[in-house]
Amino acid sequence: MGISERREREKFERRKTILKCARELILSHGVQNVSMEDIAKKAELSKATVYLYFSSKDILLNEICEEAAKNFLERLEPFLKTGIKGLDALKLFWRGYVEMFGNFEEMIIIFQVRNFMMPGIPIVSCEVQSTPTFAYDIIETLKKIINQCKAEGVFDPDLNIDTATRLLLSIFSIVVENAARMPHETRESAVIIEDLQNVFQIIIRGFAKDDVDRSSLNINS
Amino acid sequence: MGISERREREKFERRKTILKCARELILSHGVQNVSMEDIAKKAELSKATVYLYFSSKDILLNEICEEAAKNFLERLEPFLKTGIKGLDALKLFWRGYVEMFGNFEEMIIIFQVRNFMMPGIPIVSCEVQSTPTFAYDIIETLKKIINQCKAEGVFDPDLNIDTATRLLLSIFSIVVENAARMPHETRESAVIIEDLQNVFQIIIRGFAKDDVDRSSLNINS
Amino acid sequence: MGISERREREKFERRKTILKCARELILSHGVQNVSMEDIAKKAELSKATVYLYFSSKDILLNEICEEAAKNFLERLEPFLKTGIKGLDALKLFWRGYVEMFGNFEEMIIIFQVRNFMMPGIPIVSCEVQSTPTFAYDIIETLKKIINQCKAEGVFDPDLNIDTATRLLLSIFSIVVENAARMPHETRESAVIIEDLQNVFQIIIRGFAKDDVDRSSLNINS
Amino acid sequence: MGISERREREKFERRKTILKCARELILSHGVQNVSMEDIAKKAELSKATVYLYFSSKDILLNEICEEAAKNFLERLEPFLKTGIKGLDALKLFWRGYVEMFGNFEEMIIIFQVRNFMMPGIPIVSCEVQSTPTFAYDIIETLKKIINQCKAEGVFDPDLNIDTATRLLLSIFSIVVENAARMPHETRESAVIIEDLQNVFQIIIRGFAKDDVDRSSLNINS
DNA sequence: TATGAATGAGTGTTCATTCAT
DNA sequence: AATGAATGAACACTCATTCAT
Repeated sequence: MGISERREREKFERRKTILKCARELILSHGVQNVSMEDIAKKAELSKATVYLYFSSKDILLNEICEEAAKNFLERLEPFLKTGIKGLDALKLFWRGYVEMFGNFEEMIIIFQVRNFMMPGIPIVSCEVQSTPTFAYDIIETLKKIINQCKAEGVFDPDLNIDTATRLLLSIFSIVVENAARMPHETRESAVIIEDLQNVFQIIIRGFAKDDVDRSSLNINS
Repeated sequence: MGISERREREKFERRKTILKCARELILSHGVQNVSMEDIAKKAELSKATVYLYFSSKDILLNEICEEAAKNFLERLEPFLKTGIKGLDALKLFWRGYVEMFGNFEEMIIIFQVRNFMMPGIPIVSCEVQSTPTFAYDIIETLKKIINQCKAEGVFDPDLNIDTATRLLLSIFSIVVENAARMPHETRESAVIIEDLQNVFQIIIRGFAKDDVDRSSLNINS
Repeated sequence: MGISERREREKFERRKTILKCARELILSHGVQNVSMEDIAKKAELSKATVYLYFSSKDILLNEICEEAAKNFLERLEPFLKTGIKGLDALKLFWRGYVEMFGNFEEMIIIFQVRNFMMPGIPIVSCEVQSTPTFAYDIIETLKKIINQCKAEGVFDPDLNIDTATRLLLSIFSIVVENAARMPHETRESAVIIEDLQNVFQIIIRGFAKDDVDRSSLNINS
Repeated sequence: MGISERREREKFERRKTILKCARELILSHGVQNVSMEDIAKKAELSKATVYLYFSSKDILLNEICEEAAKNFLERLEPFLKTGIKGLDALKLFWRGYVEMFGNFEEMIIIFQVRNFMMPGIPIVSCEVQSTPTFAYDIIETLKKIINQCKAEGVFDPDLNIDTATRLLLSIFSIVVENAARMPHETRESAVIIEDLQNVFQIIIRGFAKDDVDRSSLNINS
């Protein structure tokens, strides 16, 4: 069983390798320019071998997205469960971007790939998503956080939660796509990060209740 | 010379026809799904003739963007020159989307095509754009307006203009790309427009000076 | 217009060339072993060029069949219109195979390609064919001839026409497929032709009315 | 040695399992749509293991044919040895199809697979088969039966035995291929069976001696 | 000037076969 | 003996671009 275990592990590793290579190619060249051939070559495998692990390109891309969304939420959840305030949760959500390089990439992956795969469907649809996809949990989590902020009297009680969620996620998306357009090395430059923080700050203020103390909205505290 | 003049005019007309056809196809099918073949067919020309006017697909797409940006600004400018207030100018800028179908389309073109063509370059770069492109003038105009809002005491004096411009334009972009993903007919539905207004309202509040009267920020007045 | 005429003709010629090359490859290697690449290579064209003339492999194959069926019937029809006896018409039908090299190949094409394209549908279905295909006219013609033989008192009045048609056409088919399996050169050997005649003779006898004079059924007269 | 015996037996069993699985897949999906992968999966073995027992797909398919032919003849032989009349033997031969589901399948296997494997070689060649294959014995048996019919004065003394054999086997083949093209469930429908009988009846009449009493040729007695 | 015709370089996908363990 | 893993060679099909006329 030691052998079969190792086999299992190796197989798992190879899956991961393929996913990783695909991710990297997507991150550095953009989804549109990545072919199965490219992925195989980068993973030092034949195309047929890649198909052994992922029965179609769509399935591979989907898996990359699912994984990215899962990772993102998994890193976020422990914090959310400690009874923190809504605004702090939102900061964490956002800082998933700003501070953790990994999560930043997760989001590039999520949005870029999704937009590539389903060009006919907006990321954050006006209607309720019928088929829960990888993006679904992220949306739900974000909604909860925003709702909490409202309940805690920090956000405008008239704030439409759906609109707010869409807006925030859209900004995430565009920020991420912009970042994805930069040369790979400069993505984490201080300028970008400062910029991101400014953006986040502005949105928070836009969401805020009229009479809330502005200093309490400061995300750098 | 009358002949050569007519020739010149005809040539110009054909250029315009091609651009128009390309635009329409992009608007109804999405950039990704439009081939040179399609454009030529729609323009009732041969592919080779299209190449006579545009030496590559990239150049054609680029021209479409330039033109869209020019149109957008041309419609905006007359209003800006009448000495209106910054906030109203901003509303106009935004409402270019919401109210004028034409401009809405301009923006779909601008952002969709641009993102398709240059996935490696962010729409609104942090650094100053070295080569002034079609987006450049739009950015400059927007900057001026935001600056004016600051000068008039409506926006936070600490507001980083570059950040604000980028943010606003990014939202424009994502909003537009989402709209472009919807079926052509439903793009101007009331739901979308209401949503757009909510989003705009939130951003304006986010930009606002601390003590400014909230009702004065209302974009529906 | 001389130019455009020539162009039209050239285009038509190229179409014909492709069809001819495809036909030859099918005849010498079997449908299963002929790829678009092969056809293109044989026609000294690129694959893309072949797709310029035939938008899919299915369409190309279908056209080959249609053409073959049309050719077959066109050669047959003049004879049928001269008021010949049913049995003589049947002989002609059959001899389309035996005597005219061209028609022999037509039939190889018809049956081989058809079986390849629609492996789920028997050539001669029990039910009435709903969508009239290239084979349809051949079947109808054959039915008429057999019916005439019955009316002329040569064939058994109890003979089920559908069964008879199916049988005859099936034999055609298998004979043809067998021939297609032989080396290209030996297809028209005397042995084969004699064999074909024997087969035909046997079937005719099988169809015959009980008391009809056997010598009148002789197909070699 | 008990062990090695058991090993031998197990090996034999596995061979049989593979062949059985392949057969079933061919019968229900058609040869063209059955891959080594499918066979291995159905046999609950790995592809590599299948290759251990059959060094190539061709060899596996060939063995399936050989086995089918053997089975067919084995079921037929006991009847042939009881001194029955030639015509009855022929009926049995044919009814192997019509009445015994098993044999019907054997023939589907034999002809379908064979035609798939050797599209370049006719089932019933004009020349004597140099390498005696699985079809060889069937042909020989059929020849004997037809010869007996001639000897018994039922068939035309001028009937060319080779031709007759070829014809009969060809009809078998096409009938079978047509049946194989139908949905698995409807293969034994009354319509088909009646049709088969009609066909057989016609051929028998075609083979018959001129003056033989027609009622004696009736296959339904 | 205008174009019909041609194509090279891809794209995702499949499958019989091999090989190290 | 058994197998998981790997692959080369194909396949149908697409599209931006070029070129002779």
